[in-house]
Amino acid sequence: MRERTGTLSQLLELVWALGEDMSGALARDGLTVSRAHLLWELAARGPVTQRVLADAMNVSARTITGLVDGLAQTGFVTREPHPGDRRATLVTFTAKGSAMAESMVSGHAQLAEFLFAGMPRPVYEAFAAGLDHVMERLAEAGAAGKTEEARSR
Amino acid sequence: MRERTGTLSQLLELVWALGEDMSGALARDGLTVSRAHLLWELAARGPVTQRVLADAMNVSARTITGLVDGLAQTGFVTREPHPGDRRATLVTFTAKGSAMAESMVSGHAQLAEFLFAGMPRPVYEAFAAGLDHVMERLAEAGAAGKTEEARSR
DNA sequence: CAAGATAGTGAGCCTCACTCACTATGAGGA
DNA sequence: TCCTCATAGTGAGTGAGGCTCACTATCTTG
Repeated sequence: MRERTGTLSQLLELVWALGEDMSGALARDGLTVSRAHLLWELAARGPVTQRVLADAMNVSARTITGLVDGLAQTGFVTREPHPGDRRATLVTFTAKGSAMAESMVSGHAQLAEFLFAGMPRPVYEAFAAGLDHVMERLAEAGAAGKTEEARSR
Repeated sequence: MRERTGTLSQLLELVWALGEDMSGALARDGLTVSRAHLLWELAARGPVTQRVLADAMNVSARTITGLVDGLAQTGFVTREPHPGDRRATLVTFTAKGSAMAESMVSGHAQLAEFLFAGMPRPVYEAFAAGLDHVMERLAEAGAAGKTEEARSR
């Protein structure tokens, strides 16, 4: 039986490899991870204010301003006036932006197919169950984590 | 059966959650992910030159200079002269640094225990196998991706 | 010994986070 | 109505972590 620490290491390796793969692919499209994340959220919500994006992405309003600046300059989104609230702007896809969002969605699906292709059904099922388990444990740790400072000392 | 795209999403969620957890824990110790990574590599290799760290971490030499600056300033490492090559410096743990490295190792083991605790043996085995599978597929994609990238330039 | 490789760093640039201070606007209560 | 407080967004400034390019000091090798 493989050691648990080894499995965790492998999981972390996967985290890294996945990150590399994604940021590489995004860079080819002239995007960064954060900007892609914004497009992703935007695709899921339709035109929204920057405030909404900030909350969705768990990031400060100022950071959204910067990301939208970049995405607007590279032609993925535009800022449109909010009808009924002159303080707010609606972040809106350009044609290029929505094409990119669609391609991200299909890329996601293709990556999933590719990664799990040829994985025996029972292994897949257990893998998914294992993910559930780990996520749950992690959520617990997060909740308890505030008192759990002792672990790292 | 869960959809593959859903499982991929969950995997990405896990990536994110794991990253949050780790960077939070590290911040409590006055470290960042990159600096901790450097300490980790240093622990695995003993005193080495910055060049070696740059290669190990897949990062430019300049970046290592910055990370070592930070770690030296916060008292985790020192720069020692290399006996036999006066161009080079040996990055070396302070007492604080090696204590931290040890605590990172044991923290890693404890986290592994915690995450997999209560996972039925067969699920664990399949989970590990699934990780293998995904890593392999990703490696393939990476290998193929590089040629693709080269072509598009 | 002259040439070329290598180790490290200064300078300068980018992205992505943050906070703080500020403007403009919206909304609600007296 | 008008005054107050809340909210949306941005300018300014900071810090970490990447990068390249140019440069010094030092090996290494022909």
